[in-house]
Amino acid sequence: MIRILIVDDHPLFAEGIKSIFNMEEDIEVVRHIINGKAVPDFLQHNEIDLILMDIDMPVIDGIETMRMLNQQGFDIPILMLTMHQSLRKVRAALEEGAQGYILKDASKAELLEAVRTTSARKNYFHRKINDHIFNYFRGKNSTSAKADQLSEREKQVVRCISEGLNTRSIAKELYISEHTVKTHRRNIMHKLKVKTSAELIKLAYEKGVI
Amino acid sequence: MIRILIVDDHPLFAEGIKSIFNMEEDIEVVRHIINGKAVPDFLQHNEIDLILMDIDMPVIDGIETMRMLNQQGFDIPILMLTMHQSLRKVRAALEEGAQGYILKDASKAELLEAVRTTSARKNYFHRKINDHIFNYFRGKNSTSAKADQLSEREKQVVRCISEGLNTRSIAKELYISEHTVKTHRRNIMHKLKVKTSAELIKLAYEKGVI
DNA sequence: TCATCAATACCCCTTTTGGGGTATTAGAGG
DNA sequence: CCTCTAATACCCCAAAAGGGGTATTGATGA
Repeated sequence: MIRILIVDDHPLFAEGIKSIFNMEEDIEVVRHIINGKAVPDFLQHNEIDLILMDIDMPVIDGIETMRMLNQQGFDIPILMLTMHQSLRKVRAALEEGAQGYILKDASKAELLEAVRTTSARKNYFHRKINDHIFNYFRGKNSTSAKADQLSEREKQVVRCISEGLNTRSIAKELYISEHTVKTHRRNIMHKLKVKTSAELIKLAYEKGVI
Repeated sequence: MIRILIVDDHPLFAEGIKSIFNMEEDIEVVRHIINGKAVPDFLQHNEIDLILMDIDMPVIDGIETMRMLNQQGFDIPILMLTMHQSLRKVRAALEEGAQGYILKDASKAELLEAVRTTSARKNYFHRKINDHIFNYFRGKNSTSAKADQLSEREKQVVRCISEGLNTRSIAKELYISEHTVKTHRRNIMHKLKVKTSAELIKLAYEKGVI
C-alpha cells in the first residue's frame, strides 16, 4: 500500500486526485495539506510513502518546502506537480532531490505510473520535461539557457512597475538604490526580450508572472 | 440526473473532476473532450444538461467555443472554469451567455454547488470574481462614466502601447502624427487616472479594455 | 577552492515620456 | 443653427526611461 500525502493549494485539483487514487487498490491518500509549512509536523506523526506536492503555492512554494524537509532530515520520495514547464523550477526541484516531476496536464495513467515509480524510489520525469532537461544540458553554454525566468527580487520589481511606481518610488518601496532598480529593470527587460515597461506588464500578465 | 460534458485540455484535472462527480448520485459525466472543436458534433448526438468548460485551451479557447455553439443554435447552460481571474475573460464569457464562472482553486463543495445551480439555468459566479464584476458595473453608471470608457481610437492606442510600441511607431501604425499619439496617450491617462504606461496596461488588463 | 550568479550600486549618454498649454476640423445631436 | 466631442496637430520643458558599461558582495554549486 502506497500511503500518500498531497500538498496543494488547489482544493478542487487535490480532491480530484484523491478521487482518482481512491479507485486504486494499492494507493491511499492519508491527508491533503494546503500549506507547505504544516508538512514537517504532519510527517512526525504519520508514516508516509510518497509526497505529491504542487510547486506553485502562495505561502511557501514546493521548492521551499522540500528544502525545509531536507534540512530537517526527512527522507521521503517527493513527486512534484506543476502547471508550468519552467526549466528553472524543474532544475530547482531536481537539485532539492525530487524523485519525479509531472505536469498537471498529464493523463490519469501517467499520474498513476509516476506515483508507483517514485514511491519505489525510482525517478519519474514527464516526457515533456525531458526535452527541456535535454535542451538545457545540451545548450548550457548558449545564451538562451539563462533567458528563462525572473528571480524573486525581479518579480517584486515587475509588480512595482505594474503599480505605476517610478524608479524612485520602487527604490523606496524595496529599500534599495535607484541604480539597483534600474539594473533590475534592465535585466528583466533583457530576459523577457521587451522594449518598454508597458510591454513588460502585458507579458507578465499573459505569462502569469504577476 | 445532470448529464455533463467536460471540455478541458488538462486530462488530470478533468479526471479529478470526473471522480468527484462519480461520487454524486445526481451527476453523470457523459464525456470528456480535449478540444473545443469537437463539441458541436458531440452535442448533435448526445443529450447534455450542462457543459463544464475550461477557458484557457490551446487550439480554440472556451470563449471561441461558446461563440461557435451560439452561432450553431445550441442552447445548453455553460459553466466556465479557469485558473485566472481576468475580468476580460469573465466579461467575454458573460457576453457569450455563460451561465456561471468558477475558479479552478474553488473547493469541491463550491464546484458541486456551481454545477447544480447552473444546470438549473440559474447564474453562479464565484465569490472571488463577484467583486470584479461589481466594480466594473458600478464604475459604468457612476459619475466617472466618461472616465471609464475610452473611445475606439484610444483603445487602439492602448493596444499599441501594450505591444511595446513607442510614440513614433504608434504614429506610423495608425497613420497619424506623433503629436496626436501623445495627445491620445495623455487623455487616456487622465481618463483612467494612471501615471505611467505600465500602470495603464495593468489597468487595461484588469478592466478588460484590451 | 574556484566559478557562477543574484543582488547590489555607480558611471556615461540618448531617447521617450509625461504634463502644461492651444487649436482646427468633422460629426452627432439638441 | 449651435454646441459638444473625438480626432487631429502643434508649442514648450522637466522628468523618467532606456541602453551601454563596470564592480563589489555573499551565497551556492561543482
